[in-house]
Amino acid sequence: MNAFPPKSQPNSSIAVTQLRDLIFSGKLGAGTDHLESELAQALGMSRTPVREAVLMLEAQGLLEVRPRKGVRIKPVSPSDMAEIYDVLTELESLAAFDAANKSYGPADLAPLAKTIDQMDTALAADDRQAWADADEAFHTELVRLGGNSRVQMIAAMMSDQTRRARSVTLYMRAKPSKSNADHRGVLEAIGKGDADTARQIHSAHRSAAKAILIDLLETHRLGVL
Amino acid sequence: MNAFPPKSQPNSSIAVTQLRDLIFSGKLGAGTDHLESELAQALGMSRTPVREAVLMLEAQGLLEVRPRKGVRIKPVSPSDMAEIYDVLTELESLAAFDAANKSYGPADLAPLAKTIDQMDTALAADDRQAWADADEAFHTELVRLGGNSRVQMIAAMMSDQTRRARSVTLYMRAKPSKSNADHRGVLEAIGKGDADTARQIHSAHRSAAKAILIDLLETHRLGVL
DNA sequence: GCATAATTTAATGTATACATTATTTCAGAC
DNA sequence: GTCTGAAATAATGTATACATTAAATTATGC
Repeated sequence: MNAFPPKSQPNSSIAVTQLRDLIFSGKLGAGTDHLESELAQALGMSRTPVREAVLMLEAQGLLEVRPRKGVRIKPVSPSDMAEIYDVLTELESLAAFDAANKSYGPADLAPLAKTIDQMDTALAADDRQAWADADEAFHTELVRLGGNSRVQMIAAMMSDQTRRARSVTLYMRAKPSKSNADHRGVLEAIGKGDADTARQIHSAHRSAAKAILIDLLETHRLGVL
Repeated sequence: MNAFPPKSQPNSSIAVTQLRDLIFSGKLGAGTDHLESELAQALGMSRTPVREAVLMLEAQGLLEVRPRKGVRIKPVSPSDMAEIYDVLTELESLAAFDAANKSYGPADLAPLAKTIDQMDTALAADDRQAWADADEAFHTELVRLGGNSRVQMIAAMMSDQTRRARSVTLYMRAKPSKSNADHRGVLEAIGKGDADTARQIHSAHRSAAKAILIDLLETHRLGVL
């Protein structure tokens, strides 16, 4: 019996994690091609687990395998961003609606409230990365409170696809001060059990975020990220 | 040199198709476990492409691999069905909304109209399978008209997860005559460019379908399908 | 010199042998 | 007789060798 958990992660899982990091950090750039053997060497394992990881990431929409061209890191165009934000708007709004119908008490909603406070703090300190982290935490927690596991999975998948683009645009947009008011509104509506209001505020919030982001991408001619 | 197109599909793709068929037909029953080597032998290929196929199907939520237990065909419980129908309600309603904003002409909407006619015909002939096929065609075409590729992908995935359950309940429910009226309403609203109405009718349509199905599952004590 | 076809090449796709590990079984002591 | 632990077992996880195939290159004919 080991003191430390003896369960060593399979290499294919490690490959998934590492490839995700490489993609999100931009070390594997959007639109770039990479051979399976290169990736395998970079990760210090054979092609087999890398290939399995690649298949999983392809299913999640982060890359695609093209028969003799290598695996291509999928770029995200403004129209892709529009698609993704539309999906997120619908499903997160559903989550807000569902959450409001669950009779959550203040203790249940504390984690959600905390992310809002963190956004305030980050905004005051003008720490954009901390703001973005807290914002993502808000959306993740909201979807969790909705209680629909498929919504959670899909939202995470869509969020992953926008991660690079959000990094790039994070310092380009105006200081995001309105978001917090929206978030508080959603939290309050959920606390009061007002499902329609929660849904409506969140839907408007996401639509606005979409408009800002798309505008930013077009203004700066960011065709693919 | 073959007379038939020499481009033979990769075995892993064939495996995906065949495993899907086996799952949908019930030959691989819900909740049953199967060894990779058994599946490989059944499909007449080695473990490698089968394993790849299994990973893809796991990403699509049709099965799960459990380290030393085999691959398990995922059962779908009533609460799973509720989750799935909620997602479909949101995303298909978005598709109806988007479709209505696209200024489609009668020619563009002809395929959608055709599925409604087919449902009428099937209903008159009391052919439930034909009715179900046309119904699925309606939803698929609606989502296609919405033009959001991610919505299409997710809707197909969710639909696949309900396929077995729909087969089982197809002959249990009352004759589904109201559906066609809803479908016509959606078609008409899209044709008129009335996006809010299209969305609202479709949303109500899906909610009703969900209620009927869940009730059916609970009445007949169908815990998992 | 250009177009066409054959050859080479380099990548993915597949099979198979082997490694790893959780489970099960069996042996032995209390 | 039961509990403990070690060995056997049987499955997935991984590496590697090989097959297949599309693309690139070279050769050859006109």
